Amino acid sequence: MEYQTDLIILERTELFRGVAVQALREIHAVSYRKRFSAGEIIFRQDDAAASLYVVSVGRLRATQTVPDGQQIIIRYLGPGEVAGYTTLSGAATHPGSITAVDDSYLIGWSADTIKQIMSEHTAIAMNAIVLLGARYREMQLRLRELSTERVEQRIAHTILRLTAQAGRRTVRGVEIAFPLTRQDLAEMSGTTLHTVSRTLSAWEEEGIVDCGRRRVIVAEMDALTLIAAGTSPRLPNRL
Amino acid sequence: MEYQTDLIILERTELFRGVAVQALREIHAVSYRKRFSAGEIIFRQDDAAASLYVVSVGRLRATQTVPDGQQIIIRYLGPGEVAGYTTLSGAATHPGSITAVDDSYLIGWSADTIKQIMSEHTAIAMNAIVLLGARYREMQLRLRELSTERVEQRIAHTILRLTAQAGRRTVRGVEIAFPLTRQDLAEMSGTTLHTVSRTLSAWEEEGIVDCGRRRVIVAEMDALTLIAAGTSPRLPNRL
DNA sequence: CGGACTTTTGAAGTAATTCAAGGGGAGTGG
DNA sequence: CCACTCCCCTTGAATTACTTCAAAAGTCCG
Repeated sequence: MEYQTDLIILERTELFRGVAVQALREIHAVSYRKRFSAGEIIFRQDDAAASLYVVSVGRLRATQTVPDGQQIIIRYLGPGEVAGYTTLSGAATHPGSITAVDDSYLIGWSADTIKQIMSEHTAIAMNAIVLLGARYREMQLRLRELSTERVEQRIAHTILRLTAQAGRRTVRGVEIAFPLTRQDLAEMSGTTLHTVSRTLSAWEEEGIVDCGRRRVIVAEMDALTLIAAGTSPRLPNRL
Repeated sequence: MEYQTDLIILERTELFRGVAVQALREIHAVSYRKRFSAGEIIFRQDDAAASLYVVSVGRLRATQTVPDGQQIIIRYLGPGEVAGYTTLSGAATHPGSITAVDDSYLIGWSADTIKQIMSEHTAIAMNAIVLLGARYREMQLRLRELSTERVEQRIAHTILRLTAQAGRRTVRGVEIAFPLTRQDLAEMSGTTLHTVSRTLSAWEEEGIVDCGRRRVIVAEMDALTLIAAGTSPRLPNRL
């Protein structure tokens, strides 16, 4: 029944949502499947944009690297999300790299195929517009956060976003469902791993979070939301 | 001949590029024209996204404001660019405000009309995808700059981007073709007007720029490019 | 020529980085 | 099962790039 489940998965992705089953069958027929183990690279920054994937199972990380070795995390991608939007929007090369952070199972199309599909199915083009609009807005938000907020707030926002995107209820609180180092959080919040570590330690002290090696559990969502909003009473130099 | 020129203008916009003349005529027929004087507000943050404009003449500024009054500039929009992409991509409200910084002449459509147009003309939907992709990439770039670069570099990048977008050759160098305060540059670079002022003064000292009230002229593009790249020898505490 | 914006510049303050060093945890291989 | 090693994380202390505070000087416009 792999065929059936693939169709169901496609129907639930942000790109193929609402597309007629008949069309999905055609689209599925010209797709290919690919597995990546945790740590494997899907696209490398500046490579030609020759294909597009949707995540079926797993988790990917989109990053950008600067010549001097610094890196920022653009976003994480979970099931149903599109990896390689550049292939849709025409730019010749990938603006960043995409790596698997968990073992992942992707469904892919070549650049030509996906363009062909889009021009034949208006609904898919519309979905692409919605999807790109949402990402653009997400970036505007992050840019604003980075410009106007202090680190503690930014880290709080980053973690809240991650719980919204990949949160898993547990007895101790909401856990971010994939491995995540302090360095990763730093690269998402625009700070250093040291500052992230100090901040998490302070929060742990207050019982707001409960973290371990490559793991973050938010115990007190409300408290974290307050910190993110900047309304939390800031202890002078709490770090 | 206003009708003819409007068609030519539409044909040159990022959204209607490459669309058949017949279709452009229809699109033009359902559009409306609107003038805004410098300082007037086109969209207000959180207003319902009920229309979309393309800039025919003039210059707009897209901003986001935070409750405490701080503001950041998302981008400037010049002739041919789309204001109100949100209306395309389905979100209910505008994520930021758009203001005219010069007297401007816009061509507009209602949300329903533009969606109708898009679904009838695949080429336009494709243009929208290209346009949103480009903006998304621009935002990724700025996010990276803001995370990894120091202020001087960021200000340099901001000014370079502005000259690329709205630069005008003059005898003294490349001038940014619209009024721009130190505060504006600060809101684009993620810093304060004080730091921008100090930085510009230092550059003026070195003959790299030539600025005045609400005006910036880049005399030495190469020098500025070097600073932006971070390869320029940083005088310790040049500010 | 008054008044509202801009811009400049000095001095003080500070949030966060950088530097430095050590302490776990988890897997591996003997 | 223990030792070894590679990461990852933590925490103190020093430093600094930038902001904040403060005040004054231009500059444009009616």
